[in-house]
Amino acid sequence: MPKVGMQPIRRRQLIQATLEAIDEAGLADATIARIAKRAGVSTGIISHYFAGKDGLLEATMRHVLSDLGNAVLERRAALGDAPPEAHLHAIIDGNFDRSQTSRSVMKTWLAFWASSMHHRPLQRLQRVNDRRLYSNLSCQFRRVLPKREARDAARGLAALIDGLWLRGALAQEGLNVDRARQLAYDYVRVQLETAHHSRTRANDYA
Amino acid sequence: MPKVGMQPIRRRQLIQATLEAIDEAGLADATIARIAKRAGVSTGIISHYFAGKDGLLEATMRHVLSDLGNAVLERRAALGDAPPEAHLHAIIDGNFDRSQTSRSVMKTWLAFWASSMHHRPLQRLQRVNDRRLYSNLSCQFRRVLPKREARDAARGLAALIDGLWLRGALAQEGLNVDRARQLAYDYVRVQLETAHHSRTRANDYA
DNA sequence: AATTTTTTATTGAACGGTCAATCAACAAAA
DNA sequence: TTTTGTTGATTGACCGTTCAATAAAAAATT
Repeated sequence: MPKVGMQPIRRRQLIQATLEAIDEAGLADATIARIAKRAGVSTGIISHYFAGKDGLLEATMRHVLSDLGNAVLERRAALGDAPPEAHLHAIIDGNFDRSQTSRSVMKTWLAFWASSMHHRPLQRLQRVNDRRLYSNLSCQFRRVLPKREARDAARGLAALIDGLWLRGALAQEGLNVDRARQLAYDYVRVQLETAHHSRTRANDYA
Repeated sequence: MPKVGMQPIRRRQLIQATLEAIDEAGLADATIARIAKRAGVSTGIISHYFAGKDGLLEATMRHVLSDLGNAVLERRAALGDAPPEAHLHAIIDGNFDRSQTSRSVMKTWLAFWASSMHHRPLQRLQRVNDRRLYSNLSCQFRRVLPKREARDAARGLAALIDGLWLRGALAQEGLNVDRARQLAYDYVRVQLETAHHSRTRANDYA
């Protein structure tokens, strides 16, 4: 069985097994024995490819984070300089992409959030992600709103997205993706309408 | 030192020490040794008053949850049959009460959220709380909005509150309570304005 | 082509450490 | 004397890591 070039294969297997183990038993009981068993390998392999359990957990978070980044980027790539609304919808859709709304990934995110409070490497990853979402949203709102309003709109939408996501993860019935996206769209629409009213009113005064 | 009637005193001490321990080291490293040390008692006391660590954690969550319930109830008690907007503001204010926005409590909430995914007793508590928030919001919106719109407004506001809260817990700079409340107020205003527009438009058609 | 050697992949038992729970013993108040 | 409160060493279970041993493929050598 042993061949050359196993590293990328085993890494993928183990990350996938980690997601499944966290889904099954939670981060606290996602022992390396459980993860290794799920991946069909021995416990030693984990230290061999990830230099310990922490390395595997960090790699798992990086993987999920990378999927999220790609989900957003793919949707925005085709848009070019489309209106802000289109970009905002793309960001929303990316955040509710299939890769981010499976049971195992949502549970893993939640576990990592809690864990990142006391684990520096995870904290760094999580904050980069948070800022990226806020920054992307803020940028788009800025194209039609004054600085202050754009920042508040971005803060609100970021919180709404994370909140919908959180409640979806916790809810018995899971996350209703279509409904969540619609609520986020509505928030965007209202914020942009506000911008339009301001401009209309400004014109009235002119 | 040993006297009679120590139970309520020790229970309060230990719950407080648990919050501090979770703030300090996270739920994973909030060992009974650490908690006991913080409370200035021996480890045996925990099993004596809470029948084990799980009992203490559940009691801690109940305590935080009870504080939240009281924070909301106190604010709403004085309102009577005030307009929906006042009640909605009271619910928002209660959720951002001082008892819920300290570092230790926010960290504890986050840890319990993650933990409740795999721990039935905590799951039950968390779901009761989630439903109560949604139900309270839905009820108030229903006074001025049709069923469907009221439910969506409640879902959106609940998510926004939890999201603001979550991002506040994760952010380096902590939660800006005033700003969070303002964003939630804005959401309420928009939802209620929508209702007003509908009625206005309906009158126009009449 | 047949062989030895080296490299890469993998195993799983053994080890050191940590944790929650237990309980015999003790102390002070009732 | 009985009850209530408290201690902390002990125990048993479990976890992550390590590492000597093994096996197969690749490379080097004959």
